[in-house]
Amino acid sequence: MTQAGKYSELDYSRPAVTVDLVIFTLLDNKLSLLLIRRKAAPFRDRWALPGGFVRVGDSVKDQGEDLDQAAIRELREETNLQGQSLFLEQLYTFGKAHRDPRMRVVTVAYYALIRPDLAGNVHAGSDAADAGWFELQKLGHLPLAFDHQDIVDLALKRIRGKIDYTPIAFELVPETFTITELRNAYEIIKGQSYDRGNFRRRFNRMMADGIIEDCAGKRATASKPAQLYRFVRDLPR
Amino acid sequence: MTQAGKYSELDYSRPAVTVDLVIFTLLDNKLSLLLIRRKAAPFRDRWALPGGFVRVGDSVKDQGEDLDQAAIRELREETNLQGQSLFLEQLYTFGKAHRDPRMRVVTVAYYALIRPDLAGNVHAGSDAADAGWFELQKLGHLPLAFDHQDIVDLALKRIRGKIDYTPIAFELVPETFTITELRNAYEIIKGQSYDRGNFRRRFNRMMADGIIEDCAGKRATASKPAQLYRFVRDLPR
DNA sequence: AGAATAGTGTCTATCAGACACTATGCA
DNA sequence: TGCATAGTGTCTGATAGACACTATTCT
Repeated sequence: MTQAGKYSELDYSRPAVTVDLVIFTLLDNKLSLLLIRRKAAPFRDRWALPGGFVRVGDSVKDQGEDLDQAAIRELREETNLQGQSLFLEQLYTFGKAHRDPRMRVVTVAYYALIRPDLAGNVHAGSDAADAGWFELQKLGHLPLAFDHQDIVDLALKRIRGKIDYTPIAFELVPETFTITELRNAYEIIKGQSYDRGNFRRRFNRMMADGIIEDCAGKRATASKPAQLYRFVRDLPR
Repeated sequence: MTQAGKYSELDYSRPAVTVDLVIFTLLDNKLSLLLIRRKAAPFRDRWALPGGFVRVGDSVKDQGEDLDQAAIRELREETNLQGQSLFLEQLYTFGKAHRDPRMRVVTVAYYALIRPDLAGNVHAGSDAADAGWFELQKLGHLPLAFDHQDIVDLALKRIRGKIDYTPIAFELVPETFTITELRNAYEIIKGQSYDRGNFRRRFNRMMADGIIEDCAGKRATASKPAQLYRFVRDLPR
């Protein structure tokens, strides 16, 4: 049987489709993610990834919302961030049978990166008993609902890989940042330390490429103030 | 509304969920992919990616097959390869509203790589009017059904990226291969040429790492025969 | 012998890792 | 003045690109 075949809408039972979000931020120089506490069975009172059903229209004319729309809707709801442009990408689709004991649920997982200066707006959603940021390091002792630990593991693997060849680190520092702040973001995500001098060289190459530009002002520190820079989002082609 | 919320199975209408496959092989030194011709509307007689519905059980005890199972089932059906171990990975999930005019369909796309010596077993599936390999280069003039061109584009982008840091090229050469054959695979996928000498160095490093091992026998060519090698699948850790 | 392909060696530019050194502002 | 952090310079090893050269087999 292939998709090319004839089928009616009733020939096959359908799975429920949800989106789940792995929302990262840097809190107190720790990689953290947003979890909500479940109010209902199964896994009642367990911590889980925020997410929800994809809205599917019930007619040919209205087929509902796109997957990406569903994800960003959930993201804005959970983080209480409405206007800002947010970093959100599809991660992977988890669809093993029995991953939800009640019924067949296929979930399209997304991951998001929230700048630390915006992470303060989290509120418990209407269906969540509670919500909050959790350090990834301390998650080991906290059993998550469903297969959400697998989703978190994959998301971490993804951003660790992607940070080497895409500019996602800029999504985890303020609008204007110092070299040290950016290096901290790299170190936290990768879980390793980078030589200050060598990182500076890398930074300078990015400036030469136009990815980063100088910025008026300095960041006050305990000693010598540091130059501020800005990420150039719209690179001229 | 979040997943943590209370919901009954009937509260929400559900999308149909399918898997679609981008099946690559090397044919006559050209990157090719498997397409089937649709027998039914919509897009009747158009070429499309092979795929099909995910089997979803209708009870709590039987929730049906895993997504990956559905994908490999389709792959084996379409390629007529039953025993062999095949390379298959999830690509991306396409779920825009109205991507199928009849109803809401979310498709989980996978991509597969078939060794050229196994590519001959393709047969037209029961629901397909026809099936065959198409050179990717010549696809430009062939309009595909649904959003399948987007899926193909993304799959190509994925393997082009992945070939640089994973050993997927070995999935597109015979069990034993020469350096030149492997280099050809790289060149075809990346769409660029590699210096013979430099590629050999890279090859030698892979041998030093134990990824590739020497193999008895030579491949006859128009002139000097070439050494054969084998990909070491199970690297000792 | 000549063609064709396999196989080797070398020079250079780039970049990362390691590490030492200088400069500047704050307490 | 001393400390902490910003900022700079240098050496080395690994790797990629360009390219020249040698070796072997077939016709």
